[in-house]
Amino acid sequence: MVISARVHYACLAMLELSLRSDDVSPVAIREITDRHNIPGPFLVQILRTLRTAGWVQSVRGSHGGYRLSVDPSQLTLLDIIEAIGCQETAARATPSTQLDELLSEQWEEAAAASRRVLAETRLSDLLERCRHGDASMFYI
Amino acid sequence: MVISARVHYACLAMLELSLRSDDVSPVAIREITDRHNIPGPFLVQILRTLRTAGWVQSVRGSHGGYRLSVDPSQLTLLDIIEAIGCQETAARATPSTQLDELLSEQWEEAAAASRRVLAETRLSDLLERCRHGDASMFYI
DNA sequence: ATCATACTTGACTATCTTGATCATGTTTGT
DNA sequence: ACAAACATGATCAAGATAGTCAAGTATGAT
Repeated sequence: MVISARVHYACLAMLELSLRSDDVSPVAIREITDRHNIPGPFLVQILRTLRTAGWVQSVRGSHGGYRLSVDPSQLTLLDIIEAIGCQETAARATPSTQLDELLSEQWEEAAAASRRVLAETRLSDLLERCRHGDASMFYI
Repeated sequence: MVISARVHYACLAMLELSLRSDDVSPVAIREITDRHNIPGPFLVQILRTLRTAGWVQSVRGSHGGYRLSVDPSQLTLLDIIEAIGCQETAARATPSTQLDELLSEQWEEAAAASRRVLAETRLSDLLERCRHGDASMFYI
């Protein structure tokens, strides 16, 4: 599973906006990039995509910024990955041999397995873990 | 899961050599590329890697070619992927925030899930399925 | 010996994706 | 009017991927 920086940043931004969804004023890009070490102009691009997806709203002008516009429990990591749209490599030519086909099916199985994991993790799950101490206790 | 053409070709070559492991004479590159539509010089590169891994032997000169030198039941798709060495993207900087860390853990979970699938599929499994009719019957 | 076949090796190229930047414009609060 | 902050589109550099090429070496057949 190769997760691009773009997707990683997108998730961080969504999580950060979730954390501050009770704030009165919107969150400026600058505040997010400062906290998470994300290159500013890059995050601009990413937020544009997130806005297109309908998950954040922007407020222009002085004291503007971004605000979450969905429920974090309704959004999974897979949703974000798909919205950011990691250029999926063009599908290979129609399998010519049976071995070819069998093999391609295995690649698909493997991909499905990781998608399953990603589809099971909602933003709210991560926020929960973040609040209740370090999650690494579950893995180490 | 993005499987590179290189890995796909490598697996096809290994499978093809497995199918013909009872042949007296080694299998020429040309025979593999013809059957599976693989660009010739590209497969040369790939076979070099497979030889380095110790999974195939080459026979030079006229009537030369390649021969399998491992038991297909001892080799998984993951083995091949790792041998071909899909340039893993350099690890991200040490997670700076807790959210960053939680997120990275999820990417790792997803990757592990697909690796698990790939580590469970041996070359012999695919050969088996190939012999016993179309495998897609298990999925459709 | 010579020739054709087939592997060996290393360098090389084109194209695409990713990560990132920049310039310019627009909106809004004070 | 001015500054803060988002909007948009173009552009760029590095790296990976897919694939090619040329020159060399080993071997069997004639």
